[in-house]
Amino acid sequence: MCDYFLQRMEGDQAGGGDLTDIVRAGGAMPGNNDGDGSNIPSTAAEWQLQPADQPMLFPPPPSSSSPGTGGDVFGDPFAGLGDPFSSDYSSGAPEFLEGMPDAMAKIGFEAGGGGGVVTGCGGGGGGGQMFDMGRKPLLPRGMQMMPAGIGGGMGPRLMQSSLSPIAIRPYPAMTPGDMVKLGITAGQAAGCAIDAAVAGMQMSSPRNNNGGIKRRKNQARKVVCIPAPTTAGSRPTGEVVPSDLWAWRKYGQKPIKGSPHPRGYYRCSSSKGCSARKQVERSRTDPNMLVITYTSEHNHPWPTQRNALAGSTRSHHGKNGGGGGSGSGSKSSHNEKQPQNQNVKEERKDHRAASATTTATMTTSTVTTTTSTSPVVVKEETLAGSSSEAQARDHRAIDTVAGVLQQVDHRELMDHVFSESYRPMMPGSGHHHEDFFADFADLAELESDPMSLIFSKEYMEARPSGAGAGDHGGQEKAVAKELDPFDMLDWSTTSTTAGGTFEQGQIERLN
DNA sequence: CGTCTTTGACCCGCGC
DNA sequence: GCGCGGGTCAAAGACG
Repeated sequence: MCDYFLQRMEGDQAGGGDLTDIVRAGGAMPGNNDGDGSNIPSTAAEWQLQPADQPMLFPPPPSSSSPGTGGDVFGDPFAGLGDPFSSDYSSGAPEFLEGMPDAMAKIGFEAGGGGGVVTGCGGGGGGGQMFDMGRKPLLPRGMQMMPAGIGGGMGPRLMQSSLSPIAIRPYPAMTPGDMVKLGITAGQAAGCAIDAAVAGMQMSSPRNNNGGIKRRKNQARKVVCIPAPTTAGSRPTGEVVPSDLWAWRKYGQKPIKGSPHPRGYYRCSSSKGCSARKQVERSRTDPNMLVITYTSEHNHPWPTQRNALAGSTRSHHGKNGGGGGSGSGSKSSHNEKQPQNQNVKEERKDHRAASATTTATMTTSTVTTTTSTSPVVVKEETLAGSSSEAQARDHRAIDTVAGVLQQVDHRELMDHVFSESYRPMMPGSGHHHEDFFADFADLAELESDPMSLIFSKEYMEARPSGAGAGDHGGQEKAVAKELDPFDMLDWSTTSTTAGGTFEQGQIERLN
């Protein structure tokens, strides 16, 4: 069940929708559900807010946004999607998903046989291969990443609620076969939604001017649930925090009462003075899920690669165990905290790939372009009015669906999710673009195999043989061409997205 | 040298 | 007022 769930919860959770809404997906979906697996709205109008029984899917992003002005609060991983609650989804709707599907198609990425779109998960009618080499998206421009086969594939409506009209970014339904193809360990319950709810109700404690901590209960936060890696190839005990374009520095870790897993505290180190923070913890109900809570917002438009990469190489050749001996690590080199350490390091390690991926895909896509099969729950909310009662109710509500969510395990895909979606909106200024491309060049030097920047090892392996998986060295050039952002993306038309417009000339400088 | 993680201590808000 | 729990600070050491 590929489910990307996005929920934006505003105001008092208790007074509004129920957390059950978070997981409502599948089933009655707007748009095409014509059996070919492409359950895609055919027009922007179909992306208007849907009634409660027809959750809106993949709302396109607002036509414009800028960092720190609402579009990128928290460094919102899904900032590009805009406010799901916003009623204005008519503008520029088809643009937001453009790019990656085609890119993946050219790379020969095959994620599954369903639906015909990116993930192809589920898909009521099957429909064969998701991507054909060099083939244009099967779906209307910008819609190719739409949840294929939602409402089919997995059969029953996995999660549904008839409560408030919420915005859900669905995760395309996924068949077991798809999971196999992706090397996914199916059958793992998510259960992170509970934590999301809990985390969302917790308080942040920004310091006030007196040096004390002034907690703001009504501070908006965004909770993201993602699967933690569990399959072979992942660190057996390690956690992986999905990377994003920002650089995060861990500044604290605390055991959380009631949870066997500590919570890590990170602040943005992409820019000095940035108040963006995030908390990462494993779900207490499902250790395979990570709950990431974003608070505050980035006060800078974009983390330069130089900044983001600062210190990031540490993990690459570090000692076995990922720096468990650093600092006071001597006390914890072999204790339970090591995984956390690995987790952090892995995240940093992934910055490059994430950044490069983002670069390649520019601003054209969103989280949905990741073909991710991971269940992701995003909850953005303000915390005013949270009550223990509401918490309890939320727990119950989420409990009902926790067992339904399936977890997939492909961290890199999540990396891509975040690299794609967790990108700050780039103002129209070309300056950022230039930096972007310059940094991309730097990244190209860092990685001998650009493909590895885009797709994880697992996904490379999952690629069809014809795609040249495992072609390294001499194939770099060919691969580079495949990754040619201009080639990968459908730049036949200027893509104007929330992040701005890219002109062809800018792209060509890459070549 | 700059940046990182680790971790104990400190501070604060909240509930009782 | 007190204790609890959570969030942050800052020193120490590691890494490239």
